[in-house]
Amino acid sequence: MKISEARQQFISTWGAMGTHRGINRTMAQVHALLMISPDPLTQDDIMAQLNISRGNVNMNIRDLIDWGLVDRVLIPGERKEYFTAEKDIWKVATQIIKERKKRELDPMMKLMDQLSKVEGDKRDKEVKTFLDTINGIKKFGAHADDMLDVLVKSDESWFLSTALKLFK
Amino acid sequence: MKISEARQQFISTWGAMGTHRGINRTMAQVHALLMISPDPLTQDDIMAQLNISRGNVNMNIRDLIDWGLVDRVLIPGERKEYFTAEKDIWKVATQIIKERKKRELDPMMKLMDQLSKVEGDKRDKEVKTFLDTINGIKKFGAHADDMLDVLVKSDESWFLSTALKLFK
DNA sequence: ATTATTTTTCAGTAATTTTTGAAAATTCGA
DNA sequence: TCGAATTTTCAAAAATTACTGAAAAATAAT
Repeated sequence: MKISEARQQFISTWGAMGTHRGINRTMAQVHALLMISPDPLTQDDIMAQLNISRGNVNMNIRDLIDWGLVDRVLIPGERKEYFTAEKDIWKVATQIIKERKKRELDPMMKLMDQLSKVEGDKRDKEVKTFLDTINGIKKFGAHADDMLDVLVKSDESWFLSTALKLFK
Repeated sequence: MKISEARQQFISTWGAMGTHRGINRTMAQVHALLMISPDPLTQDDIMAQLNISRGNVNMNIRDLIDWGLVDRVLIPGERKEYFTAEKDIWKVATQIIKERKKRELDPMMKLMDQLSKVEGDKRDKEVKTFLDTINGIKKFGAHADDMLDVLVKSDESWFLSTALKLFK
């Protein structure tokens, strides 16, 4: 397989994967393109390579920057802005996890705290089932938090990496 | 907060959360409703409680069954089918993880294996960057696999749960 | 201060995804 | 076997989400 074909395939698959995970196709593709680009790219480069409009590139780049996955790069003597993506996939993953935790897990847990204060008789099975579910989610959330920390740290830890395999 | 309001809130939030994770709103809502329902429900119950059409309920229930999150329940002497969801959130989480691994991670890793066979000179920086990214993802995939196994097993392991906190 | 370049915004349009509802198929009891 | 109850399908409609492109805003050189 030729490099140009392989790159195209990667971008397209990474984009499709994104849609399964609640990320829009173009954003994932821009990210993919930057991950496999040796040098920073301009908005025009991205427009050309992915065949999308200027506005589209601009909006998705901004979102990627908000997610902490892409950085602006200033090249001395150049008027245009350049963009680059973190290429260490571990850092990419941990960054995504941190953001998802902040944007999704934390607010969800806050809601669970509220909902667990629901009034009503626990002998009412509707109330009991509700509380059991809510409290289960709260416990899970706390544990997931621990797991995420481990994942974030585990690329630095050979020991943990090996230890994990023991539990397989 | 009253139980009816709390239930409504839970369903609605679980649905919104679903959309952030690539799951359609209604599917997540049906799942939420079943998780907090003490007894199995019929399609008509779900239609009524969520105010959605019969076809919609039917399709989403089928998807939930495919994901292994909802089961058909036969009630002796009853003509209609009843549905119920696993209420142990750990089992829900591990089931989702298993499915996502099967549907997303495994095919992705297979593709990476293919792409890592790209032809070209590694001294070409375009080729080098591409291969570095692909190989990074392969390594990550293997590690993630281990992590997922740990998560799947960790609810049975007090020891691990405690050990995880050490890495915080 | 003026002008050329580049970035950002956003209303309108396009594409995609989800939902409906009625018809077809299936199931089960009599 | 027939008919009522129930489930499933799917074409059309609705809703949502994403994209375009041109105008406005911002930036920086002269």
